[in-house]
Amino acid sequence: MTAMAPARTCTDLSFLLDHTSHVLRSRMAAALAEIGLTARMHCVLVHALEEERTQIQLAEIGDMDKTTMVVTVDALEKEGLAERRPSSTDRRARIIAVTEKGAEVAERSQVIVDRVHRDAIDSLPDDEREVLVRALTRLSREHLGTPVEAPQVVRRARQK
Amino acid sequence: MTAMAPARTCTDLSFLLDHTSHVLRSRMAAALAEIGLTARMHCVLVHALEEERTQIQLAEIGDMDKTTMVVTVDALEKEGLAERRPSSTDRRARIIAVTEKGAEVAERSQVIVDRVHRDAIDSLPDDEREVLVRALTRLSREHLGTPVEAPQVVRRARQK
DNA sequence: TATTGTTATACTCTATAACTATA
DNA sequence: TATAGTTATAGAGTATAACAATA
Repeated sequence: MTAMAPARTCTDLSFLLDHTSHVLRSRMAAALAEIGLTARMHCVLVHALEEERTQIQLAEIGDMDKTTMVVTVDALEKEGLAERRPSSTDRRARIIAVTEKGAEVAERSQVIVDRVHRDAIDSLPDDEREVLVRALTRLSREHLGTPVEAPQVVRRARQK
Repeated sequence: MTAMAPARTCTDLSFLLDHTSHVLRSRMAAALAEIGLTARMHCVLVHALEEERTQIQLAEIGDMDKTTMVVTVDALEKEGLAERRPSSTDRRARIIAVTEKGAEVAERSQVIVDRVHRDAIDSLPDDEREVLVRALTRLSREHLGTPVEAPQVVRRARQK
């Protein structure tokens, strides 16, 4: 399921945001899948290209857990798009180095991402485009800046 | 994790929609939890109050799977907020009848939902409020109306 | 044969716990 | 002691498969 449907609600902002983000996400996933990437792989590639970054740094940027990062980097390595290299300053850390093939793919994926976003924005009348982006930016920085964290799940120890 | 962070992207609409919807969802969940409801329970209560509806009808309205609906109705029954009643016209179907207590809770939950939405909208400058809602409504009806469906997961048969 | 609702459970996703190597 | 990265897996969420009752 995706979202809560509207009720007597003044404006069902929950529905609007859930629905639009879900559909956009599905479009993005489908578009990136055509060149064999997930949104996360794209995200890591792009930020790893900008400068030398470790897995932890890339995980923070993409708001992923470090264990999710491991899986994402595994996928990138398997496709020959990136490599783990030892950091010259910290022998615990791995720099994610984008390969030549990875750089090419990243360029293509950025075009795809931009197109999917532009198609959505351009579907709106002129006078709504700029304001939509401005309002969402403001919300995401201010009132809807940080999630209320859900109560921690206490988990029992691993077997063996 | 929540969203993909911005890149060189013109405007990272994915990030904006994912982030705002995620944070709003977390706020709504926290607010409704104070009276023991989930967003789904609220959704079912409200739509079951409007008119006589079966589980399937309520599932469609809330965009849930029928098996998710079973769980949601179980929760409502356990709390004494709703009851399953046989339909007078179709002996396979169950009408979800909201109890008196359920109606009271629904009234309170609707106040909560409206407040959470209003707080978000009111955090914006006057000139952005209306346009934001209009643009999101347009997107959710038109360009971002229907998700690209993901490839079906083929599952093996149940054991035994 | 098709549909409503139910149970059982397969699968995906995410993140905790525990561990190794290093700081 | 604390941190980067890894592995194993627990747990939540969701939806498919199968089934009983009924249309």
